[in-house]
Amino acid sequence: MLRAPRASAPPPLFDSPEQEAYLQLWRTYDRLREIDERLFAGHGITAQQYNALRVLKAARPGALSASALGARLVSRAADITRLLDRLEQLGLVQRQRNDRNRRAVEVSITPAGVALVGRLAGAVRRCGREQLGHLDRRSLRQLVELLARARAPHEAGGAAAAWPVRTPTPGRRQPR
Amino acid sequence: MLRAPRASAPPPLFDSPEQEAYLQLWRTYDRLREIDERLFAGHGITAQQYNALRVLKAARPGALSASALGARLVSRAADITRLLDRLEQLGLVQRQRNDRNRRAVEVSITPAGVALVGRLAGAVRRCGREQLGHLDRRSLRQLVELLARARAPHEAGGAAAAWPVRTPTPGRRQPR
DNA sequence: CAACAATACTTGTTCGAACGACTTTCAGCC
DNA sequence: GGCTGAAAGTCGTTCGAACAAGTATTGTTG
Repeated sequence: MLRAPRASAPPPLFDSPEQEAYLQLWRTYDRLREIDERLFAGHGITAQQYNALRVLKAARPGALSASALGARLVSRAADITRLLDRLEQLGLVQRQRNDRNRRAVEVSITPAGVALVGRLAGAVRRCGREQLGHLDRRSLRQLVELLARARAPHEAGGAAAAWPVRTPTPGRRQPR
Repeated sequence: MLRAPRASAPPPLFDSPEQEAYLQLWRTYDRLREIDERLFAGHGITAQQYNALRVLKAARPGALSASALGARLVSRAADITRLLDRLEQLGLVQRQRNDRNRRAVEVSITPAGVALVGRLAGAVRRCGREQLGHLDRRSLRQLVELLARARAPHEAGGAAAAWPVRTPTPGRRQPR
């Protein structure tokens, strides 16, 4: 028992280091999520919906097809249709069939949507500080880097095309 | 522009370092979750349900009150009642009213539940390796440590009584 | 160019999460 | 010892997530 680092090691609570890390990740996400879901709930939307609005706002004045939007969301959203249904009913986004490809639906944020995101901006920033403001920049960067490495093999298309997907600069690519 | 670390910094995708860290956390959780939810779905349960079974198995041969179980789950579960309903219907746990406190319900895992957890043990370990096996031990520990610091202020009762709650060793405390 | 396959959504349905209202039971207090 | 308030679960209901099946449109190919 060399140098006995601590008085009696605790019994193993986790089956493996990998499982421990995953459960800690889950737990941490759960605790932090509670904070910002509370914020958004106060404004009648969910974190995922806010996220969609954020992406659409960044795409302004362009629009995104539903599937392109889905690919840019933080959390994989099967069922973007319904997510858009709700945002549309709230008047925050609008849908329009693409005339060159009538299967596709072009989604864009409405002025009301932009206004909502704007109204929330301050609260969102405060929320972030409440969630993680106690960590210094270096720790934050370290955390981000470790997280990116953790999920790299699980991003579609391998580590290269890792999320976040960068908006393909609508207009720079030749329009086919 | 001192030493220009990289060719042209990308435009700011996040509002703040805190938000970036949180979104990366969310994303990483989402990617990893998909893997183990797939595993559990193949056996007719959810990750949260498996978690409850794991906790109950660790409490054997004792039982836990529903709320005590809830406090030990990774993800805060409002509505443990229904979670237990489902596990009970599957024959994996059993409920019994506590006679000394007839408000409380004592929950324990059944042999079938123990058997299921046992049957899943290998797959769960493999799952963990698939999720995070590409990280070396040092990175894993670093990640765990950062995550713990990240959520410490958000654990009920402050950083001291941080999750994971240790089973209070049923029997050591004097029985009131 | 007709047939078949792939794309891009939409719809149906089932399930779990979340929030609140509602019992039952206990604990403390005049 | 009845009252009040808290504790511990249960139940109702609404909402979003997940999966599967269906529809419309387009691309492809013999």
